[in-house]
Amino acid sequence: MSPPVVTRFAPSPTGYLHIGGARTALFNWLYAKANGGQMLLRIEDTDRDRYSDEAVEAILDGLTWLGLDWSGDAFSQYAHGERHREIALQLLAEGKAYKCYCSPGELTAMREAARAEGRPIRYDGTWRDRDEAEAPDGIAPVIRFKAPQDGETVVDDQVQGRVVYQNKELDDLIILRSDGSPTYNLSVVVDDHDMGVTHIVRGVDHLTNAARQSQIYLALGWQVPVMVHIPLIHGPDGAKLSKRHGALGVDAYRAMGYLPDAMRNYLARLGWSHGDDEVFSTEQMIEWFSLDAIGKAPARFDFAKLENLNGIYIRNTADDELADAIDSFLPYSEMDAATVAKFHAGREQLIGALAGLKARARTMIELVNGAAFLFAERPLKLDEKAAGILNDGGREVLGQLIGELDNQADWTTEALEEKVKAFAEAQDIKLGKIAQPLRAALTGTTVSPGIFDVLVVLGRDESLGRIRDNIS
RNA sequence: GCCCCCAUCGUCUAGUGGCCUAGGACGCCGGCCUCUCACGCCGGAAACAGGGGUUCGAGUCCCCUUGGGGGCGCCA
Repeated sequence: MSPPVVTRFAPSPTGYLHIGGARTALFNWLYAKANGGQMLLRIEDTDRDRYSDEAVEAILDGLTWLGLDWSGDAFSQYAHGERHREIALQLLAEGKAYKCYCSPGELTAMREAARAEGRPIRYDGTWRDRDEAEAPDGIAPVIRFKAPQDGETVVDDQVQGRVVYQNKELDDLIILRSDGSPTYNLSVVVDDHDMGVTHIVRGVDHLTNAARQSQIYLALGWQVPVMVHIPLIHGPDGAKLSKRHGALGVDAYRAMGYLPDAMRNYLARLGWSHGDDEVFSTEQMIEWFSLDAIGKAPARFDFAKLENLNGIYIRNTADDELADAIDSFLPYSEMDAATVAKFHAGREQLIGALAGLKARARTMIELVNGAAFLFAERPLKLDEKAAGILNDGGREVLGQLIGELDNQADWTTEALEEKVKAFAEAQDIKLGKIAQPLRAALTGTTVSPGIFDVLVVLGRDESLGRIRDNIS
């Protein structure tokens, strides 16, 4: 029996949770859930210069919104710096690491020279075997890992397959800075080991790190976790999506009106598939998720498809549940406070209109905008097209119709439809010639749910009032 | 420059040597439905990057070319 699966999502707190990170988190979460294991959360905050509390908040908020929960408290890598330092010193004591007295300037010069001469850009190992007695005065050394120079390092990856690196391609990386603080590659190894992580699921941009980290695991005599390097998400231009290159934070997607469930579904389908299945619940996702169904090629983010999926989710959500979703969305929308209050106060009316509104919205923004006519104050502001219809004979039609509606006691869609159609027939005009002016007066626009549904959901008095407002 | 990875419709993908006349989804185009716009339904155009092998048989295996991506920090 294999040990329980432990995965981890390890973002660096340098900004919001971007879409690539969100998918990495999703895959970690899915794999843990699918195998009865748990996902841990670790904040990679060893670089204090780039750390910010707000970023940590944004990341936790983003994960929570997406419905991706983690076990225990968020683990701070920085808080375990002392442990990392001890390991670095242990490696030094064992002769598996050494002090390097090159200054940052020298290293930069080394890189630039290598680049200029077309040589591989690596640390040349100057201090690897040099006597410490030759150390210059006043320079605090860094500690470098003494990486093997011959042979090869194999990353046996669950997605990428067997990837072989010649050890001569990998230089001696710094594990402890001159100020005594540990660097990423060392900290990751120590933490993953200490946290009992069994599977490392992260983006392929870490593939080379996987090789270097494997060498450290080996030097420490620790077992290397199962490696799973998933392809990256690219922007429309085919380049890696990153914070400084087109990637938006998940909070932006929330503000654009995407539902977390739709988001999860869409993200899961980016790089992973289960036959021809496109729309599936989170439960199914967990049941079906497997590493071998993850592709190796990078995927481009496609808003059109996300939008379509989101529309499907909106339509499939029960009305009262959707009203709840609107409530949670409103604070992130651009609706003013007064309108938001009306949405809350008019919840029942909103639910009554949702059936007709749902089919017409692909995002929560569209949904909310579509519902706005419900809470508009008389006299309604008319958009250009609506005004055009009313001015172009619409008012006259309404003027004739109002008498009929005034006498209408049975205010149901069926009865109203019967009434209006009979009126159209009697007047020998097409239903559309009545429906559009009605829609214009009732909603202030030319687009809305079925006009009889609108009459009903608005109610008799409000409907009659809005119509009267637009009779010349 | 060096190392690594990738390559099926515009996009996401199915495909694991014969079931492929290459399937689905989004998008696009046309039609139906119709009080508007949607939804829904029906139909259509649209891809195995190129070249060599291997094999009775290659989208599927191998090699090369081309194209794309990632990495090469006292960042993570």
